[in-house]
Amino acid sequence: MFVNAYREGLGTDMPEHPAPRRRQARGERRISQLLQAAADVFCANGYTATSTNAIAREARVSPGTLYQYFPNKEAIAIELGGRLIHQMREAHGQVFTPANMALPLPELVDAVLDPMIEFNCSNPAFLALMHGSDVPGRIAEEHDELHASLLGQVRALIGARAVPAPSAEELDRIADMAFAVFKGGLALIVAAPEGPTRGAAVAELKKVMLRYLAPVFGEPEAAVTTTPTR
Amino acid sequence: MFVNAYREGLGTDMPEHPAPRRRQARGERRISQLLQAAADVFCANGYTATSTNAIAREARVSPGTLYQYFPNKEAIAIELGGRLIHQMREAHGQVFTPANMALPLPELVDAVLDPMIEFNCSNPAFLALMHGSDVPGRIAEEHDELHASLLGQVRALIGARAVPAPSAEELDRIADMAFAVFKGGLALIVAAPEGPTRGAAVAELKKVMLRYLAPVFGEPEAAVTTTPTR
DNA sequence: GGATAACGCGAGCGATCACTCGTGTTTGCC
DNA sequence: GGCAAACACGAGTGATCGCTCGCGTTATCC
Repeated sequence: MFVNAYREGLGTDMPEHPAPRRRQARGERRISQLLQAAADVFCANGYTATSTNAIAREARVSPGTLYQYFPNKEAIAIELGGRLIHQMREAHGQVFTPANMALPLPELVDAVLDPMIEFNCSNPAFLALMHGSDVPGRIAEEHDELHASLLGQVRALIGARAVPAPSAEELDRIADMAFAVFKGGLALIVAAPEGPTRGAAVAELKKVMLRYLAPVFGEPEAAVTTTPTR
Repeated sequence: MFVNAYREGLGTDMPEHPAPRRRQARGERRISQLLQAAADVFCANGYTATSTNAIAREARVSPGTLYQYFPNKEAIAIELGGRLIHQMREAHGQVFTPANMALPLPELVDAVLDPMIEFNCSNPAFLALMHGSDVPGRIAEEHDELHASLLGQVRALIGARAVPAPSAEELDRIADMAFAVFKGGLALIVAAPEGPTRGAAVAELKKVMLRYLAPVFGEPEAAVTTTPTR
């Protein structure tokens, strides 16, 4: 979670506690400030096209200061990506609870989609950083893990509720497609301006998910009825 | 369509025919070869992270040769993007025909989706080039035009067939969401390995579209029935 | 208040990249 | 065959970028 990669101890001594680098409160603030700036610039220009000097400039800080907290450009993206992934894990950890798993389908869709949408709307850098083809490999790995974890939970949820129970291959296909379709709709939602437009897009995406999953869940009637706006 | 941006005539004379640059067959072949190489490398590394020397190397050609046909790196991406967009326009021009517009919903989904999927599977550089946040602005503009054009045809199609007729805002929302959901599913399909896996993903995406659009088209029964695999 | 170390700076260094240029080779045309 | 022009080359050039280093400032601990 912290910037542990930056240890100045290149020596062979201190094998146990590797120079614990007491960080002052000011330093922690600078790190957050730099990561926020990096998120903005990465989001606007992508990883490769972003220069470290541009990040420092955005954070109103000199390049030297930036490199006091991060050993290189990649470490900035890794730390930022790590924090975002951690937040995402925390958010979705509270989603797949036994109580939610038993909800009727429309409420279940609300319970699963809303936190994800909320997170991605408040953290646009997440999609920008995870989706680029030029991000450092480490981020791609962590993102793959997160993706697999989310997919597993979706698969478990659908597998537990689907009527009749699908085969393993069918279950994989359904979970993969549900997730992919959600990501497509999410991109539209994030791109929409905040306000009623975005709210309408959210409701529309939920219609898609509901109509797709209702037959899977053995609730064909839900495919036609419209979700009452809460 | 051709590499028109590359005109060596910086002089003030020849206002009409600006140095027509007779190109030999060999040159045309080189251009295609360079664009193919650029497509591969852009696809693998993204636009910014790709060096012109890497494109030349991929095409088994010296950097100087590359710059005989393209004035700069951006022009390579623009020409490649332009050709892909042109192909895409040709493909979808044959999709929204009056005959197809009258098809029953399942066949309509087949007729619209299949060419798009086919094109994107054979030209993975298209998505890579259009979707990146670091592509030159010119490409983004052309892509926006194409996107708006496609969206307009989808909107017209849904507007003509929807029962009961939706309001203008509803129609916009439905067309936007249908397109966004399709793009999400398309990403899954392109990422899937060729063969039965991909075919199953295509069938699954069609289920999503069918179940979403059936109520819009006033065919609620189609939401439940599975599409027979052809 | 003094010692120590974290913090902050910005000019500058080496590497890399987009791009050029001088020269030699191949092709099309008479 | 001979000439002009298109084609091909690859070492080299200026600019940019990631990153460093030396030095001055601020916070913490006794």
